[in-house]
Amino acid sequence: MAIREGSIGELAVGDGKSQDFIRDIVSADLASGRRETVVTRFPPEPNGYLHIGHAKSICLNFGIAEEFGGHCNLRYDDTNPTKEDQEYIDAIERDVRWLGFDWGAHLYHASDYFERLYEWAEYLIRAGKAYVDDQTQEEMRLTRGTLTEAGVESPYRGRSLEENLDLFRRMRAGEFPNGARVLRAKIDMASGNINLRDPVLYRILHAEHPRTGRKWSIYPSYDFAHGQSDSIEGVTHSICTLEFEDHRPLYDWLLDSLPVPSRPHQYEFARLNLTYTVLSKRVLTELVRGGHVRGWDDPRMPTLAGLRRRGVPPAAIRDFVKRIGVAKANSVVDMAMLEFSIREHLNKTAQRRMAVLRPLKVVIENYPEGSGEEVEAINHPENPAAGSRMVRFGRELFIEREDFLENPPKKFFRLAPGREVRLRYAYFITCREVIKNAAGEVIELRCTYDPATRGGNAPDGRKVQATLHWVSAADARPAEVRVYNPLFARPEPDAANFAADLNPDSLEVIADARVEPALASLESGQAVQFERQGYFCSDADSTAERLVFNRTVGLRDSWAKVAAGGR
RNA sequence: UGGGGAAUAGUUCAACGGUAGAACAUCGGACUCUGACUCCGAGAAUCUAGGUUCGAAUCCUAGUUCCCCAGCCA
Repeated sequence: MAIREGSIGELAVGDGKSQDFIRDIVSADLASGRRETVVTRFPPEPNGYLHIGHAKSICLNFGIAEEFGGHCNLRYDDTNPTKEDQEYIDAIERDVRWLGFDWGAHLYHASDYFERLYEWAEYLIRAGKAYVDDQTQEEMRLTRGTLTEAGVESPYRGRSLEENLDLFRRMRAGEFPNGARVLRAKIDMASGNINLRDPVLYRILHAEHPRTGRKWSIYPSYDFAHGQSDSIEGVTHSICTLEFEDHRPLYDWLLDSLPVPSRPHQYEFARLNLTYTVLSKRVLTELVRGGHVRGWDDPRMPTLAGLRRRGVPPAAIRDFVKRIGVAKANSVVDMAMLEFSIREHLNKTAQRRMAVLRPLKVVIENYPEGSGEEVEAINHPENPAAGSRMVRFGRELFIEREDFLENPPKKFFRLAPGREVRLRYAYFITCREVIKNAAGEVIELRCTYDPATRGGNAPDGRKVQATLHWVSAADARPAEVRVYNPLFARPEPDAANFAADLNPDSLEVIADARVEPALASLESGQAVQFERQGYFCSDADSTAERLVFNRTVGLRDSWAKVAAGGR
């Protein structure tokens, strides 16, 4: 990751090229002396798994901190114990680390500040800026007004300081049942901004909190916790998504009303949307709970855990995030952009292997029976240091079923009756005979090879139009290959009715692929390219007896476009 | 006449009063023992209407369209 050079001052003025409006603000704050350091934070609520939308936020917050010489806190916004779980807390840390970021000692929890927040709530009561409201949830909803009509003030709004304090303390003491009362800020029931119509600051929740257990029976709302937590941590730039723009006046009101130790500012950017998937925690949770996918780490999921299991390198995600930029316009990024970043990274790093997904048997009639040999295959075409390996060749082979067509159309270069092609790293072969079963399906090809073309080149200089990958029938290992397609059938699925837009073919399981033996020892998490197919990795389900591979992403396939367009 | 935001190629971003540019996608071509990679090229945009200015994507005025907000979720 590029760390910009020079002092912070130089940086601010120096390279006049801005990257995005938030970095511009940070730069300007530093240049003007309004800020001396930069502290950001990534504040997930541990109520679900992190997804690629979070990656945008993580890269932004950690990235800015790193570039400007500050630091970024990982803070759990754990103010609602009814929705949170230790499983999510663990997953979040794992995923942020995997993405490549480190919060060092700066791991915090909003729940660490419960005592201080409580004191500030009493402070607000004493300042006449908060009151205990006895209205029911329903009454509050009715009296909040509408988008176009002012709300009406609660009959409890005028309570004395003493009564408010007494009631609030008894709320804390657990004297009242859930929902009986809330603490509200006393702001303006006629405000055009509904967040300012006496927002709820504390609610009664008799619930077990993952960190504070049963200690509390009241919990602060997001609004009452977030800005103050930022302030306690000395956060300078509190970067969140667009839907919190309306909350900024409340964020500011609270910080201005309380004796907080520092004054952070909130900035908002547009959250990430991606075609053919959905980045809503609610929908993702339903996908898991409803059994539409195999879990949070299903390789079809846009979660970081899913992307990891699928074989997506974290560096590719970081690169993707850098490419899409940061702005305030709602947008939907083309999945093709993510795939480009993944391929770009994997092309450079993944070693090449041969694997036949849908095998078609080939018998080389003029190849001596019972014998075999080894041919040398290079591991990476652009990196000689990756070396080479020996691959078994023999009389019986498998090639890809789709690499043979009995009646080839004009632009089809691959194997066909009477046609000669190259088997990569091995020999030229010519198809002599097509064998079919009773149903008329091609089940075997009888071919001949030219011994003079060993290694893949003809001494007489003749050319072939295609080079096919292959495996030796005697040596190849059977494997299951899981091919993933978009989770949704439409580029912009309807989140409200996501089930209707699910792609029924999002998972293709190929049960009987054949892979070269070297693949049996592929380490988990290690990316490989199956030549001419795509990038793959070993799945967590893979065992020595039963190999399982995930296709991370296919290679670009211009033939597929020609073939699809031709009919 | 509720409040808050946003509008630039198909998509995502730049351009900060001075030549509208990039990446992805698309379409050509070159190269190739991966129909991959790489390389070269092409088409493609300032929401609308006025105004200010020598000059407007940028400033002003009036519209239009889209997004967010009426949880004791975050």
